[in-house]
Order: sequence, then C-alpha cells, then structure tokens
Amino acid sequence: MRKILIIEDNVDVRENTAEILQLAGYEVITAENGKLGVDAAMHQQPELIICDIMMPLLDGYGVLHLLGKNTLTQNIPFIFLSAKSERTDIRKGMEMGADDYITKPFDDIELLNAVESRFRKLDLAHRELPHGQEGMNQLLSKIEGIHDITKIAEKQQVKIFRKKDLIFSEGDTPAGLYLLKSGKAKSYKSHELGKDLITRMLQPGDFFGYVSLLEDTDQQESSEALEDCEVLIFSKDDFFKLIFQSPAASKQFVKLLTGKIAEEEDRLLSLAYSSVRKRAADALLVLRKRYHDGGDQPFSMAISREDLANMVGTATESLIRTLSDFREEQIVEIHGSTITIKNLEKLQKMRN
Amino acid sequence: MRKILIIEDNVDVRENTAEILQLAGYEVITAENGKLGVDAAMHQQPELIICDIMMPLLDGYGVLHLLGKNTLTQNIPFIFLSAKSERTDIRKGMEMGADDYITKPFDDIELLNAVESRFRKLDLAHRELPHGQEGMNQLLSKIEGIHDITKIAEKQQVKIFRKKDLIFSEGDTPAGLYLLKSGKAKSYKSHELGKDLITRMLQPGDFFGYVSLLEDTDQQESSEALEDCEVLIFSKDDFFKLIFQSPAASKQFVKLLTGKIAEEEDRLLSLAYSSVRKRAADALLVLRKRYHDGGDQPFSMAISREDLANMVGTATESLIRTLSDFREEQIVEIHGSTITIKNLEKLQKMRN
DNA sequence: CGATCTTTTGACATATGTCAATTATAGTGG
DNA sequence: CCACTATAATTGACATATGTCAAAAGATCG
Repeated sequence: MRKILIIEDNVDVRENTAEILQLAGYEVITAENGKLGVDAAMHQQPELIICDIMMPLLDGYGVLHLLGKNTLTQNIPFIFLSAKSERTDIRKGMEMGADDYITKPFDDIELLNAVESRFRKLDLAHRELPHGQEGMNQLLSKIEGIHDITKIAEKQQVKIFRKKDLIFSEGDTPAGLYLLKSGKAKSYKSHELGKDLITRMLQPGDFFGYVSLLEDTDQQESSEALEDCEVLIFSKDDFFKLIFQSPAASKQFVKLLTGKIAEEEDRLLSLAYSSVRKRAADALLVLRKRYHDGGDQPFSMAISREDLANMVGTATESLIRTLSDFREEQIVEIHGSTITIKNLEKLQKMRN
Repeated sequence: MRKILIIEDNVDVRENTAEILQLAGYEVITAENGKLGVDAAMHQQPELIICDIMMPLLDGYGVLHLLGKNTLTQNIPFIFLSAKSERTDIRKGMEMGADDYITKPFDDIELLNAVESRFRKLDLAHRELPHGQEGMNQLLSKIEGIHDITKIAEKQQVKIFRKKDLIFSEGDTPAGLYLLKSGKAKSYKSHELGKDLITRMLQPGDFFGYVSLLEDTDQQESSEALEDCEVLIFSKDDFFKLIFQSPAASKQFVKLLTGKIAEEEDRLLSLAYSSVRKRAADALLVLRKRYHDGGDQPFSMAISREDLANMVGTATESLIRTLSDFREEQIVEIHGSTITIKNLEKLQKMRN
C-alpha cells in the first residue's frame, strides 16, 4: 500500500483529504504544520507528499526547500494544495520544484487523478525492464529493444580488427565502451613476464571495456581479436546516459555487475583450490556455454592451447597434458586445434 | 550547453520562444508538429521539452504519451505551453504526466523560471555525491551523511555475535543488508571438503551480504565473527530505496561494484600465477591496509594461521612455513598468534 | 590444571611448472 | 597447388613448489 503524507494546518481540509485518499486505498499520514511535516517525511518516507502553502511555523515553500536538501526526500513527488490560486502563486510553487499544484477548492477526482498520475510516473521510471539472459548486450539492447541500440550505433564508429590485432591494451586511456559486433575476442590481464589470464571470452553482442570507464582509470586489461572482428565504440557520454537515464536501467546494470562479481568469486575459489584437471573441464564448459550454437551437434571449437591454458590459469604444457588425458578417456576428440566435446556429462561431473 | 526541444505549430510563437531561450544561453531545436517533435526527441535527446497542445498531425497529449513509452525519452522533463487555460485543461495536462503547464500568453520570465526550475530538479538528482575513500559504508553514509544513516539504523535490529559465531552461511535466504558496527568479521566461500577462501575481511562500517540481495538468490558465501561483533541488518527494501533513489546514488553504487570487480580480477591473476610467498605478502598488506590504525607503530595483528591461509588460498602448513621464512628474514615478528610487520618495504617489493 | 585447540616442524608425495626436443599444422609466396 | 617456413601442438625428462599426514610443542579456556 502506498504511503502518502498530507501536510495541512486546517483540521477539516486535512481530515477530509486524508479520508478521500484512504477510501482510494492509500495509507495516509498527516502533519499539522510544516515542521512536523518535514520530520514525518524524513522518518516515515512517504512515497508522495501533498502540502498546503500557508501554514504556521513553516510554510509550504519552506517544506519543499528543506526536503530538497536531503537526498532521501528530494525525489519524493510533491504536490502543492493551496487556496492561493493567482497565476503568480502557482508559478512560484512550480518554480520551487513542485510536481503539481492544485488550487482549493478542488474535486475529489482532481486530487485522485493528480496523485495517481504522479505514481504512474514513478512506476514508469522504476518499472522492471524485461530482464535478459546475461551479458550487457541483453541489458543495453533490452533497454530500448534492438531497434534503438542500432540507432545509437549508427552514430558510432565501426572498427575492423584482424585476427590477433589488439583492440586495446593495459594502460591505454579508455576510448569508450566497446561492443563486439561480429567475430570472437578475448579480454585478458597480464602477469609479470608474459603470463596472461583470460578474464572473458567475448562473443558477438558482448560489451566490454566498461570497468575502466566507470572507474575512470586507464585500461586494466587488454583485449585481442581471436578472429576478424567488427567492433563498435560508444562514447563515454552515451554510455553513461544509457546507464543512468532511468533507475530501471541502473538497476539492470547493477544486476549485471553483481552477476559478474558472483561469477568471479566462484572463479577465485576454483583457482585457489581446484586442480588443473577440474579447471580445464570448467573452461571447456564455459566455452561451450558461450559459443555453442544450440544445435544437436556435439560442441566443437578451434582454440589455441595457449588461450585455453590462459583461461585455466596454467602452463600451456600442463593444459595439453590434461587435454590428452581427456582424449584418452574419450571425453573429447581433437583434430588439429579443434576440440570436440564427446562426453559432456563426464566434463560436468569432473571431480577435483 | 543544455539542449531544449520546442514543439509548436505556430511559427511566431515557436520562433519567439526559441529566441528567448537562446538568449538565455540554451541550445534550442524546434519541431513544427507532434510527429516531428517525437522524432526529434528520440534522435537528438534534448534535456527538456516544451510542447504545445493543439497541433496538427499529433497533438501535445499524443506526444507526451509516445515519449512515455520509450525509456530513453520518458525521463525528459516535459512542459506544456498552451492557450487552453481552463482548469480542466490544465488538470488533464498534468494528469498525463507533464512536469509543468504554462498558459499562453506568458511572460519571458515565467518561461525561463519554469525551465530553470526543471533543470535544477534534474541537477539535484544527478549531483555528484561527495565520493569517498572506499567501501560501501562511505557510499551509503555519504549519501546522507552519518546523521541519516544512523536514523535509518535506529529502526533496524542490532544483533550481537560472539567470536566464531556464524552471521550467515551459504545457502541461507538473505535476511537483508548487513552492516558491521563493531568488531572484525570475515566473508568466505567454501570449496568441497572444508577448504575455505576468504573473500573479504570486514571492518567496522563495512556493508556485506548485498550481492545475493541484488542477485535475488540464496547467500553465496558465509560470514563469521572473528571477535565479538555488533551487526545491523537493514531490510532489502530500505537498501533498494537508498541505492536506486537517485541516479547519483546509483552511480556511486555502480562505482563501488566496479571497484570490487577490478579488485577481484587482480586477485584472480595473482591466484593463478603468483607464488604462495607473494600472495602471503599481499595478504599481510591487505590486513595492514584494512586494520592499521594509522599510528606510527608498526602494524600488528592477531590472526589465526588458518584464516590467513584462507585469505591466501593455500594450506595452513604452507602458510606457516612462509611466515617462518618471513620471520627468519626479519620481515615479520611473531608472538603467539600476533604478527607484527617489521619490514614493510620488503613485503611490498616481494618478488614472485 | 587438565583438556582442547592451535601452531609449528618433519617427512614425504605429487601436481604442476620448466626447458628442450620432436612432430604437426597453417600460412605464404612462387 | 606445392613447397617452404614459421608457428603451434605434443611429448619427454626433470625440478620444485605446495599439499598431505602425523606428531610434537605451545597456547587457551573453563
């Protein structure tokens, strides 16, 4: 039940208004002057405030002003309800930042409609976005539907990277938000003296490079094309606009980040205590999950042993030996650099 | 320069209005009917829209309705500017979700004030919060200043945990957002058969347990008191309110999450390729950073070898041997479970 | 002060890393 | 399309960092 705060000194008006709203199914709290009203707003966090202007102790303008100073209350919709009906009065109220201004005497219906309208606006901004499989692509494209994201994309530069090209590297100043349009790529971090750890395998539709944008630092990781790629680069501004435009978008983005955190914590655990054998199995499963086309065919993919080792976090030779074991155990089949998963279940049930 | 879109069919009014705003230093784009107006709003992303009601092709109500359907435009402040000055007309406009309604004829000043007032409101919501050292505590407390957070806290339950008590454990349904008020605690994840990895050492003021709240899953990690602790538990609702109330708050929170991601990626790299010796040195440095009181005293802390090993991600015995090495090299001093850092520089410059 | 838990050390096993050599694959230019 | 070359994959031999199990020495707690 939505909570509405009424601030009004006249007992009759206050109780009458409260009654109307209660009958309409709202929870109502009341305050008989501005000071008490501000207090109530701070402590009870109503979802909407209806406020008279002429009041003893602290008038309506003062209430609005004070609430605006506090982040917890500044976003609560605020409606003036006043007998002051001159044009200048109304303008003053609106200019102070009110969301609506209703003059007395007023109709029940007018009041209810005004209230409902503000709630509708609130809901709109907080409405859950259809939330997606995973990946920032789903997030961003779903914010507006693929329709709009391509519209934005039209304004952006498209860059082509050939296999083995660096898309960006550690220490670069971030050029913007990257979106992989076609091809495969990897994100990785480098350890001293040439050992890399792949943090993410990218598929078409994936966004990347946003951490340093948000952290406002140089790139903390590098990215390299694994095959020929088309990459879109969005400006930082567009990115921030998209993310922080509506609370719903922020929420979705926060969920995405949290998902990433959860994933990384699992990986930390496995890197700390799981054997190379287990981690290798996991890496193959990750590849399958990322790149499997969904057909009935057993999953098959060409990947360099070095990259695979860098996903697992081990030496190339160790990875190769593990793969050979898998081959002998009929878990995978190997032709050149192509690995085919023959026995998915065994991979999934791999013990440490 | 802020961009304003004017949608108005009458040439004189349109150009006159545009001129006023331009003189006031705004960038102005215009559209001569509703259809074009909606188009312009979608593609040019103005920061405010001023719109007539009676227009050919698509009237102002229609414009507002259409813009409301699109997440990219629904949050743009919208002001009606109309000759329809009957109370019912005004009410209808506001009920449709407009942010202001100015009747013609109007004063230059009225218009400018209305525009400025909406921008002020927008700025308020997006205003950068004073951004803090690190940790969610700073985030949340800074949103309102410690003043308010304690106010919220007053409504919450305070729980006391004794040393070694579980605060929550993997698989629990999240009770809310946790805030450590006093004492020390750890967050950790368990690997099969009793090996734990400490994901975070908590100090007073730290928030924890938010990932599962946002992910809407069971707890993915456990938390245990390392000494007697006071813990505040906030309801999920309060937490979400705080985080998503204003874009500025969301932004700050997003930054916090990204910081965590960056940190975890570094840890992944080190877990994959750094020696126990190096990681042990890092762990000691983390402890120092977290718990050092800032005095001139060399940093000193009692911690169980098992916990330290679980921070490093190694066996207790291995960690102990490493510590013994450090002791022989005069890097640390050990008395019982208390470790004192004697040579900070050597720790920091530890090679792999 | 005994009982329990923690820390430390020792002895040993082994998973994984390293270096070098061999074989297979893929890319390139004639 | 083939031969040639550079690169990648594989295997072998070996070193070693780290884990494991057991026992002794200390610390802690009621």
